[in-house]
Amino acid sequence: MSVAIRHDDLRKRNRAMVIAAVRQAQQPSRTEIAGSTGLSHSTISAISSDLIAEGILLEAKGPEASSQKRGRPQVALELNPDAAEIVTVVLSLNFLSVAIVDYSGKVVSEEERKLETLTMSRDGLIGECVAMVCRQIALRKSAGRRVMRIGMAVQGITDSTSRAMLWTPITAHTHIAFADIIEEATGIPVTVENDCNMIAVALRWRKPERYHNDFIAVLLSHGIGMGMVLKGELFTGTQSSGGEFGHMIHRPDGALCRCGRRGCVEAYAGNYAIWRKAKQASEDEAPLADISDGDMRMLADVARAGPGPEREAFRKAGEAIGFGLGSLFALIDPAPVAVVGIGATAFDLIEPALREAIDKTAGGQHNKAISFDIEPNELPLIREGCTMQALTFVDQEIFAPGASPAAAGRNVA
Amino acid sequence: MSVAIRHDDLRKRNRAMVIAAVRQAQQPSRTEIAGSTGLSHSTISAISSDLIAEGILLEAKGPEASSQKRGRPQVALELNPDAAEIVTVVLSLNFLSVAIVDYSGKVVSEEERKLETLTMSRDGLIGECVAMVCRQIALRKSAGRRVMRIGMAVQGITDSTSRAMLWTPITAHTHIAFADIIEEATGIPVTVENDCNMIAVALRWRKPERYHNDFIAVLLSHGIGMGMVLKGELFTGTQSSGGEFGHMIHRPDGALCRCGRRGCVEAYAGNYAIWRKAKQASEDEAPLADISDGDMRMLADVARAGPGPEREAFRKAGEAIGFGLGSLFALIDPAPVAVVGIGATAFDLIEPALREAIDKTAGGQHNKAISFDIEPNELPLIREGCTMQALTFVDQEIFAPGASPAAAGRNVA
DNA sequence: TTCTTTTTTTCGAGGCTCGAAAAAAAGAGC
DNA sequence: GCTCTTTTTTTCGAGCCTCGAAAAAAAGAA
Repeated sequence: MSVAIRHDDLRKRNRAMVIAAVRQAQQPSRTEIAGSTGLSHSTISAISSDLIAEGILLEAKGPEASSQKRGRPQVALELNPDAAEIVTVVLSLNFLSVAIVDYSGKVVSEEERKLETLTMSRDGLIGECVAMVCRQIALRKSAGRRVMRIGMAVQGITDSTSRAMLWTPITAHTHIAFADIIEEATGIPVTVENDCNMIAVALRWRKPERYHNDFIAVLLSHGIGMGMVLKGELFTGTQSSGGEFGHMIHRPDGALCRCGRRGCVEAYAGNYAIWRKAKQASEDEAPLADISDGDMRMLADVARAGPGPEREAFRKAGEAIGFGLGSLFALIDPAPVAVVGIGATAFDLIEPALREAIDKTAGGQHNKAISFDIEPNELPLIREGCTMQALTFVDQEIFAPGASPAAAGRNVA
Repeated sequence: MSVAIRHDDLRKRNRAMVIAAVRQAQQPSRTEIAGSTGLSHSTISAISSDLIAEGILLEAKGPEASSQKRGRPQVALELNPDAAEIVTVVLSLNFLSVAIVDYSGKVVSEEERKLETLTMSRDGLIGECVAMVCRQIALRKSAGRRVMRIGMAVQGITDSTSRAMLWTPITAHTHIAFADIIEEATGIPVTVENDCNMIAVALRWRKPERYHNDFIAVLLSHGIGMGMVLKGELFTGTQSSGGEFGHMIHRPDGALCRCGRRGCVEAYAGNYAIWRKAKQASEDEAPLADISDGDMRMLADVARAGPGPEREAFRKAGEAIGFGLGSLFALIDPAPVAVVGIGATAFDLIEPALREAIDKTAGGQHNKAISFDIEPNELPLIREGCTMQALTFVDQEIFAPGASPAAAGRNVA
């Protein structure tokens, strides 16, 4: 059963709602906030004057667009960039990136680095992450700023409490409790999230008109990842980050997957699987560790040039993704799909077989209604999602403590 | 964005919470309610005295168990059975059942009937349902009782707003707007739900210690159904009741399914699929319309007696369910499973292949932790879930209304 | 300079929850 | 049988919160 609502939670929740309204709209007036939240003008007035006094909001004094309208002009409110800063950490194959972002969402400092994640020792990998984070925080500390939260996105499976990376394709080391480790080193709260989930979060901020309550982001790269928003909430597993679309079974006892099992969607649609098929190697052959984006583009060009094993490899990939999405749609019903990553550049080769496969599934009845959006570059999305996730955390937990708007209105028997 | 919380919503929510606490615990005292809800004693006292005055709760004056304890004895509160009545309607293959249930959950009247659902006309089917519901309501009206809500459970796919049956295996007719039709005939609000979802709801009320936040109910009968609770909430699709586990793809382009497509889990694990395989018929052969429970039990006995096509058929079923669950677990992580329906009586024949298959999937790493519970009889569960769903609706929407402050309730006191 | 119009703030009313204290209702002890 | 102790339940005032109405503020229009 859901927890009772205390009297003082009311203010906290409504504070959180006002902050959320300001973050969502850019520079809304008090009247607009009253409209979008449904609270009365008096309440918005009281809350926003509190928030301004606390240095969380500002009255925007930008160059007035001289509204041309009669009456007292609206005063735009905006997030105070100096109210807080957060850190984003993105760890993926052979790559680490850390950025400092201010409260309004602007990147104020960043650092990137190539790493040999596959061959590094456990301590080496952890050390690099911690060092880069500490370096960046030290920079900001010397500038007199306070970092309030660290959001980390990793390729791989994280636990459902967002504390640890459980498994990843980027290194053989497992169960790395990044949250504990980085908190220990910095004293700042940390969450660890799956990269595809952060892509989904980013898409919602970026294109709310398309990605609103229900949608799917599929990452096509060396492996296959997925982030999903259902009924307005980021979908996660019961024990882990979940949504391991790439490891749904496409063909029982089929092709060898990077995870060691057989027949996963990824074993047909991951870069290594397409490469393996195109080179006419056996499905039992061990997957390559990495294939450059350039090589994949070249392979796609060959496939486009004419029929042959290359084209067939992309077709097989489309088939696997199509049947996988079909099974997924049997569970959740069809939803808009964003195709993200290098694989998106070859989506023209993948789509026909994909749609043909979906047509053969329960989701097929709405095949025409299913639309695919293409976004080749995943890294900016991961960063952006990570940023928004961390900032929303600050919004809700630090400036409006105790409230949990996600649980609002839910009370299922 | 979530809607703002108004000041008067506070009381309404806390009223709903108190009612829920009383329904969950049997006969809790005010002190116990304060403990379980986290509200203060004064608040509980105020709310419960309101609810008693309104005739929703009663002070239980049962034969005191003479608590043996010092101090003022606790006064148990209970739901007033006369506060309301609800109707449950269960429509499945060749069978219709209607029951009247009082506010405390006790069945006060029921009626069942065999129907030839497969061959009936659309209007005939609708007419039978409406007639039986109206007959039962008329009975209660003459007894001076007021029915406040009707909950209907149907085999098949319902829409996500719980208004209509979209598709069903029990008749060729589709898109029957049962909610509108029955509301029109009775003037009482109706919801239409998927039967397996109601099984999940029932399991949570029946065994909360096992089925709490995350679990799955799989119905093995002529077709394969599923109800799922994730993070404490009943899982539904974005547009329909969702969770069509039976129509996830087990083998692309494989055996012919009742739905007309190929390779669905159901095409290997539904009664008709097991039967077809056991009789060594082609996988392309059209599914039988119905197979009696007796025939299925006999088939299972033959399979138990020794190796042969019968045993192999059950093995194939286990394999299909296992790979299907494996794919599902890739998305949501492993969770407790309840196996419901006639297929549960043959679970000994199914389980080995099922576990072997799961072992080959992403869910396999926790294979030993996955536990299966057996419940052969689905009908009582469907009724019970339907009952609790409807009663909870009454609890939340009628006695603790969310939006309309003009509602009569409190002024009557 | 004086209306209009629109936004924002102020102010009092009405509710809600909470903690503390009081009242109620039993058993325990003599 | 009477008084003490313990536990549950109710009462009461304090402190918040939201809301509507009215007032104040800040512009353009006349």
